[in-house]
Amino acid sequence: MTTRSPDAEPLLTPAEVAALFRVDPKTVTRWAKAGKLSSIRTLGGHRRYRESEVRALLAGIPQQRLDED
Amino acid sequence: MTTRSPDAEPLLTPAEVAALFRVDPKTVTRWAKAGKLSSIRTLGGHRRYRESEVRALLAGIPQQRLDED
DNA sequence: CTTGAATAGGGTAATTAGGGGA
DNA sequence: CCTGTCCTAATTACCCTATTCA
Repeated sequence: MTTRSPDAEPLLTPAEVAALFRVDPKTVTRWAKAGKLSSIRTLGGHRRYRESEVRALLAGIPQQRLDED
Repeated sequence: MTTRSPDAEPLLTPAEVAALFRVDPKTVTRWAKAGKLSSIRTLGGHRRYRESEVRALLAGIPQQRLDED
């Protein structure tokens, strides 16, 4: 099994998420600010997004908003 | 470098689709509403269209219509 | 440590959504 | 039935500079 995986969730950069939705990276930032998209922050303040959540949103699956910026 | 590219479908904005068909963007919206054209929504509610589907329609290839939205 | 690309901010134009009517 | 236009509100895109990432 995958008992040796230390919670390695695939993360996407703002540019990658923006490319998937065909929007500006700034728009992705606004979604994170509005709590429409969960965001993980680097220690420097940059945002990273969960690939699984982004794909789910692209597929039109409504998600719960647990995170707000 | 290919590990950094999540399969991204080329998407078109309403204005781009409208320009290709030589119609008003509002007309493209009606097509999406009528289910004649599948649409992907941004988190803000704006529509994005699949380039492959648009090109197929431009080429005169009949598409399936799933009545939606 | 140095470099080049990407991101965070903020502020201002341009698109889009939606309804309604021609 | 299908399309183009007018309206308001909301969303998104592009401008800049400083900071962070790889």
